[in-house]
Amino acid sequence: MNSLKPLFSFFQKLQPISTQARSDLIELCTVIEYDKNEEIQAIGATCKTIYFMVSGIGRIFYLKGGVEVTEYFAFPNDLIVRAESLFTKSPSNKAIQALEQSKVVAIPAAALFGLFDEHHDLERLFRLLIQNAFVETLRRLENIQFLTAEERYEKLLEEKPELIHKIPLKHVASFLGITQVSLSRIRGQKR
Amino acid sequence: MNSLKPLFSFFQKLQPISTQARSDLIELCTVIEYDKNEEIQAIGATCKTIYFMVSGIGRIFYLKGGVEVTEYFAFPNDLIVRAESLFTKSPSNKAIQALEQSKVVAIPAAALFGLFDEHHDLERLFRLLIQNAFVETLRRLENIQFLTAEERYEKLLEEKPELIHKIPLKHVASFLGITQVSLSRIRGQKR
DNA sequence: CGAGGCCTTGACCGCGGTCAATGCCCGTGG
DNA sequence: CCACGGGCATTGACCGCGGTCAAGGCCTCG
Repeated sequence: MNSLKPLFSFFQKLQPISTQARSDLIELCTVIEYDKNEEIQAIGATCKTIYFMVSGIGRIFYLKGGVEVTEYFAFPNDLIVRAESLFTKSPSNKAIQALEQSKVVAIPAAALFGLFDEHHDLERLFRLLIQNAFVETLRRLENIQFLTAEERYEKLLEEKPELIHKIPLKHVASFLGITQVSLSRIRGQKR
Repeated sequence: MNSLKPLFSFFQKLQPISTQARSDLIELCTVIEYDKNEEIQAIGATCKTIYFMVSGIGRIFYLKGGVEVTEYFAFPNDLIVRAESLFTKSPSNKAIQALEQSKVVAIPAAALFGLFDEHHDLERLFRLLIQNAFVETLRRLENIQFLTAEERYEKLLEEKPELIHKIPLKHVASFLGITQVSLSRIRGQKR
């Protein structure tokens, strides 16, 4: 499949893998296309699939007292995985959704983990991906814990300005850990 | 060394490793003893060592505007690692400290990563440890973002009651993301 | 016994939350 | 082509959680 190219060259930079590993991995990949706002994974299912964003934007969210809370946004090449479900084999209370018309690579987790026995380099690639996700989560934790809502918004503006323009503000707000209303005020007062 | 026993049987349950891998790993382990309040790693150094708690209690903290913020407590068998420094090879703004008289296993990261080439099972063990740490961090993020200070305290009481009795409340407070003063009020009002 | 660290308590305040009204944009059907 | 309805964003009024500052009690240790 041709849409796999950019993803695999991204992998290659992180951790080169043998051509055999590469083709075994490609075997497992399915490219799926989703419409705007379509659900990729529903709440309640145990996560058994690892996704990568090829094009478009995805998000992971859950319900907290009837209100949607966005936990993560995925841009092209980003891993999308409900880690707490996949790694603990318990049902996830989170859903994955496409925010735009999107292409996504789906890899069945069990089969991928099976490949790790033959292809040491694949396991390493995967370990590095997890490590990066871990580091990013640690950063998010620090920010949420010790910056004000306004500072978090500023930081997001610096680091991912495109995000604010492409994604409905209500999702950005819950990602920042605040309400739509507060975000609107913060944005209002610098104008 | 005999104090390695419980740690290695903990490893064994997570991911069995070959006897060769085991003895190579043991080669790398140094057991170090620290006094109460002694510093294990200072702020500013790039993290090059992976630690495991054998006995006692450790913590990772950093300074935020001159105030200590506790990010993590380590109990026996827990991994202690300043992931954002180790995995990005940049200097850490965090310190590791023993809160009691403690025994710690230190493993030089570069040498350990070197062993991964020969011992696939060791890399897997390590991957699983990272995965678990990742999941725990995700949980912490959710709690901090969407529970009130009081609810977080209740939850901590349920999940790790021993923590509150063994660790100075000022550290518990910053771990919960609140001030000493607020924690004191929360505790006060249920009595 | 005095000094310093830790915890508690009181007074006060501001950030961010809720509720509700209003404005704006866009898709749909008459 | 316009009218209507619904979703999203903004704005105002109000409030409560948790922060800061400061004083006071209680340990422990020299």
